[in-house]
Amino acid sequence: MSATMRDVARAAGVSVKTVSNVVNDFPHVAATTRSRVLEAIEHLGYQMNFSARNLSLGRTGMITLAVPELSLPYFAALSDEVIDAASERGYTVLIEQTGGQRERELEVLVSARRRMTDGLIFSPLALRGPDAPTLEVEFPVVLLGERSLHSRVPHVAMANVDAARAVTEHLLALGRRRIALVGTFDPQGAGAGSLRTRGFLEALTAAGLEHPPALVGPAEAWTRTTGAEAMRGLLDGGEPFDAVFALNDVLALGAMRVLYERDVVVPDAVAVAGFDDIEEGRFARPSLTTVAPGLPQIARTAVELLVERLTAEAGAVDGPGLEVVADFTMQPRESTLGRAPRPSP
Amino acid sequence: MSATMRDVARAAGVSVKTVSNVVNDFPHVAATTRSRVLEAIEHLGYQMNFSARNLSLGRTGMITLAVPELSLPYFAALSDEVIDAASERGYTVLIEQTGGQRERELEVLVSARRRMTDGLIFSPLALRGPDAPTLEVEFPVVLLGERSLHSRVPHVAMANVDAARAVTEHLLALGRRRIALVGTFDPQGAGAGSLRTRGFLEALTAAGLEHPPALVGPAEAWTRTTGAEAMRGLLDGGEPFDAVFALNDVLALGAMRVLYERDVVVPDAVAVAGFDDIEEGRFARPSLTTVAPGLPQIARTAVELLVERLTAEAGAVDGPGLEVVADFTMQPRESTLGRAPRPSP
DNA sequence: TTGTATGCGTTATCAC
DNA sequence: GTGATAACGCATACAA
Repeated sequence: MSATMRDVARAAGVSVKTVSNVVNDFPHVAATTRSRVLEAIEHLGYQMNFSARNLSLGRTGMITLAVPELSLPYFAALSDEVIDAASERGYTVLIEQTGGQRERELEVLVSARRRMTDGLIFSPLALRGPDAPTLEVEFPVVLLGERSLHSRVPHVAMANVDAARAVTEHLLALGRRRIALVGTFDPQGAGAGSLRTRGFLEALTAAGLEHPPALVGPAEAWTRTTGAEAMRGLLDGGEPFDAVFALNDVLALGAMRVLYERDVVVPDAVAVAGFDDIEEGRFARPSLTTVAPGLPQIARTAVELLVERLTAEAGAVDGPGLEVVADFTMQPRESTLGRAPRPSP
Repeated sequence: MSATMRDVARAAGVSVKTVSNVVNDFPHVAATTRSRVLEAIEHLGYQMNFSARNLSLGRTGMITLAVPELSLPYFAALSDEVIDAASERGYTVLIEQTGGQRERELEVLVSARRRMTDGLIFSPLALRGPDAPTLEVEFPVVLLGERSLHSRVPHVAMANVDAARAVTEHLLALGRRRIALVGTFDPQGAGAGSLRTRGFLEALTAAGLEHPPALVGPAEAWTRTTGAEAMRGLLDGGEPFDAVFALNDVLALGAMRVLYERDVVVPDAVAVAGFDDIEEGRFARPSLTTVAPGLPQIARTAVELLVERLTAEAGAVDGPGLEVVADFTMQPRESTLGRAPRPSP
């Protein structure tokens, strides 16, 4: 089929080793030899066989990124950043979608597909504490998420609690006192939702407020659609509220849509805040107050940590449960502040 | 390191070939032998080495999907669908981002990374007619886009012209007569933008209308930000218009945001329509009228065509420039129809 | 600086 | 049904 190194070697009148040296930019190759080889490569249209190289090297130069779903803007943006960061370091990214289902998340760790890559950046959604041992695999893994899940796997976390508290404090500072929560209410859990809920409750408590159970709009999956459903439930429930904290931006956008449909003015009647700072929120009407969890930092750090482990001497000991927490930034916008005053005509 | 087939063979007291047979579910293996091998596999925690298998098989079971950018909702949704469709057929997808830059699009065709996969699904943005020969590569390619670009490469296209005409007719049917275009105005070109522009102009011509050059809001890249800029330009230009056709949804959403900021009511003063039917548009305020290009069909067809070529007998002749055009569906919503009447309280 | 020989782990061929 | 053995194409000691 396609030309091999041997063909090139033959054509250039050198050995395979020399061709290999040229292809891999080894320093000690005579200029004339090099050019002769390059010429043969050009002439034959030689392309390296990566399967052979990978087999010989014992590595593939690929890493897996496992996310719930690419259609969710946050994970699309995450993938974008991870791909670029990995590319800069010479790695190629293979994306696996889990749908946020526990079964498929567990599957990622043992799947045939996973074995085609050198390591894994994993953003689990449904995995719980008891699943932690499953993460103790023999290939390098970097987790995106909370320490609680995994004892010894390095991970890059958001400041979920602090950021959620900041958002809630922002709502409180605006005088809102009855803040509904949109998303799963589970302050005891280990996932991002639970942590954000804890930050939310902490802020309320610090302000001397209680959170009425009726002010929860539950949403199993975090999508615009479930956010909308949750908001319908809240409005139909009759328990009054003057603000909404949605556990992420798409939930918030779904909720805002329903508020619009029900003629509830944002932020006058109800202020809305989300979490993630997806670009969509900046263009929403009203633009969405949210908190930026430091996505670029998260993506780059995750890639760095993984590559570090991939290139580490085989004997290198795993650092004990390294944790990196990204910096967050509040992004107050119209959905809580109201519309900027227009210059009068 | 990890156990190999030979280790398993030794442990089970059989030959490597037998292990291979078991692993690959070959029919002619004695039940007792099979279970013995499986036990050894379990015991040793054997995992197949894919680089070795790929080398031996001469294929990798991976395909490349090259898109401009995952952060753009349309391409995120496309990737989502392609990954799932490929997965169903036993293929893994490796995503390449081109940024819509010609350089990087050309690079995709020859990059080292590409050589790790068996084929390519390519959604080019900047490639032009003269680049067509570059697409004549020796590995299977399926293009997402227009025939014009490529003479002989199979491709899956949208009904860009027809769909754009339908959207424009929708605006005309609502009585709009001065329709601004947001996006690149280039009716002569070969890309999706040009085709949509042609459909747009066709509808206008059929209605006996001309399109004033001033009613173009140019946007090189198709993003919310450039859509917003384009709309600012249109409004500042002073040429009055009562509708906007944006060449895609994110452009439309960016434009709608600026209309809001400038107190131009949609659709009362200006109706807005887009193209792509991204989910975001359904939740926008007002919800965005658009046209659905048949994304699932496009993704599945592309994967099917590629897999077909990958599995075809080596001798099989390439069908001459096969073209599949997906079905489109108008999605009229609030941004042109106005808000559905609310039941009075 | 360059060549030779061997191994990487799997599949395929063909006997048995 | 199962086993020995030769590819697959490249990298890499080690030798020259």
